Amino acid sequence: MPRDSGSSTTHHDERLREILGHSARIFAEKGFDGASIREISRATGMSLAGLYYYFRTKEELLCLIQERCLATLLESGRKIAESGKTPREKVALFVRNHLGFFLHNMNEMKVMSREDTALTADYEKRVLDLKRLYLKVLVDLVEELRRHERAGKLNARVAALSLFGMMNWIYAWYRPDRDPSLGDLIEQMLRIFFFGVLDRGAEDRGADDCLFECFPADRGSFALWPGSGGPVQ
Amino acid sequence: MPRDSGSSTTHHDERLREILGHSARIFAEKGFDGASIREISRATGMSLAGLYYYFRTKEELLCLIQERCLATLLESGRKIAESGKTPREKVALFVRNHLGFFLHNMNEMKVMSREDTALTADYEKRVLDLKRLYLKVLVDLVEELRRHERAGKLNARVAALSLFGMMNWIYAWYRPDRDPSLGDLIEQMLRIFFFGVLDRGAEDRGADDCLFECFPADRGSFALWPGSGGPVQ
DNA sequence: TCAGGAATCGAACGGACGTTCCCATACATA
DNA sequence: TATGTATGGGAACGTCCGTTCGATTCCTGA
Repeated sequence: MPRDSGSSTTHHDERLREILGHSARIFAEKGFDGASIREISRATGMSLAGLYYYFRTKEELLCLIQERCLATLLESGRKIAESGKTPREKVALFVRNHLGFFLHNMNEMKVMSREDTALTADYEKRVLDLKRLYLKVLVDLVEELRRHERAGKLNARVAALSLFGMMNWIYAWYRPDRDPSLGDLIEQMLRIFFFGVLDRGAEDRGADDCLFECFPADRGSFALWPGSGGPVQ
Repeated sequence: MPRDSGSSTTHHDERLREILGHSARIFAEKGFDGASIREISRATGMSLAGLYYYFRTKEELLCLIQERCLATLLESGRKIAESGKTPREKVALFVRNHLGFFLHNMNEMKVMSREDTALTADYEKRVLDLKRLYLKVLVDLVEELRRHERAGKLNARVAALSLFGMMNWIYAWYRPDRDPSLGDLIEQMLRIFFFGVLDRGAEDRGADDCLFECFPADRGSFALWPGSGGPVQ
């Protein structure tokens, strides 16, 4: 039986990270219900019973994946919110951080975006609370932006959720070989969210100029999320 | 054995519509793999074998739901594209039509948004082709908009998919009791997409004025999709 | 009235699933 | 070298799943 928290759990922690990585990839490919523990067993090279040493149920496995992402996102989001920057800069940093994390942890974020009804009872509550807190960070930032920029009739909740929609939808279409690079993608979405597609000034300015004020010297200084890419590395 | 297409198939067609409606609701609630034919049997009051008179496999059932939505959307989208209106008006009409359809057929559209990997082989191709065609309609409209408005560096594909993201994400958060009405929601998303959240002019204009040019006299004239709400009525 | 297809049903089949029981090994500490 | 705990595996259990088979009922048209 796994212990709650111990001294030198490096082996245990690393093994769990591997399992979560493979699981996220398989959940992303086939969906939570479509994926089987036997598939994860095959991918990790572990036996069925061996896997269950690291989690109690399949549902807890999904919960762990989502909790880890949300905890990282929430922490970096809060750091951005508490920074002394202007509202416009803070929103831009939030977007940069969220999209950067998303594109570097596509499997996990795809799972988080899609499997919003797979969890039940306590697991559901744990993840939902984190989601609500993370949403609140952005809603508050947008509300702050609205006051600061005197953007009158803006509904902060609708604006924040529209922005999340733009960003969280990319798992359904983004292909690195045909779409713009991560940096360009972030810039374009920011431009749409701030100025809209009818922004005529866009062609008169340089590539990054119109948003440069949002990323002064420390582009990505809040991108504190762990490097990823594959489940095992 | 069901016939391909006959003369007076009203009973058959209506029964199938009922089944598709209940199935869409259950797929939306539990996901395609999480839902069972037995649940659909319970909801429709039909036996397992009785259901299979109307479709060959569970996968075909999902395919039918998605195809019907996409066919409707594609047809109305093309009518909008072929209308003689300005690019800005056409994009606004497209958004109004898509969001209106989405909010009136939330179950079906939620299923379509989430279950993008559940179909295989031929079923996958049929739905994917429709999706590509529908996407192309909006991409072309945005490209037309870009040229017409001289909105320089805009990437039409990214802009169109960002807009789809905004719209298709609403199934994850929209609650009629706490969020703006359908009309207000459409207006706000249109405002964000066209002018961005930093649009300072918003407070100086009336509620609908800034977008009024997009909906001259015939608001919703292209909303030709069938009324819905519940699966049976 | 009755033939024949349309529509529906009860019951079952084979398989995949999540999970668990019980046992084997690895390894740190005394 | 003994011992207890961490780590893993083989094999099975009970359940639910998608699907099908054979038979039955409904309904229209002659």
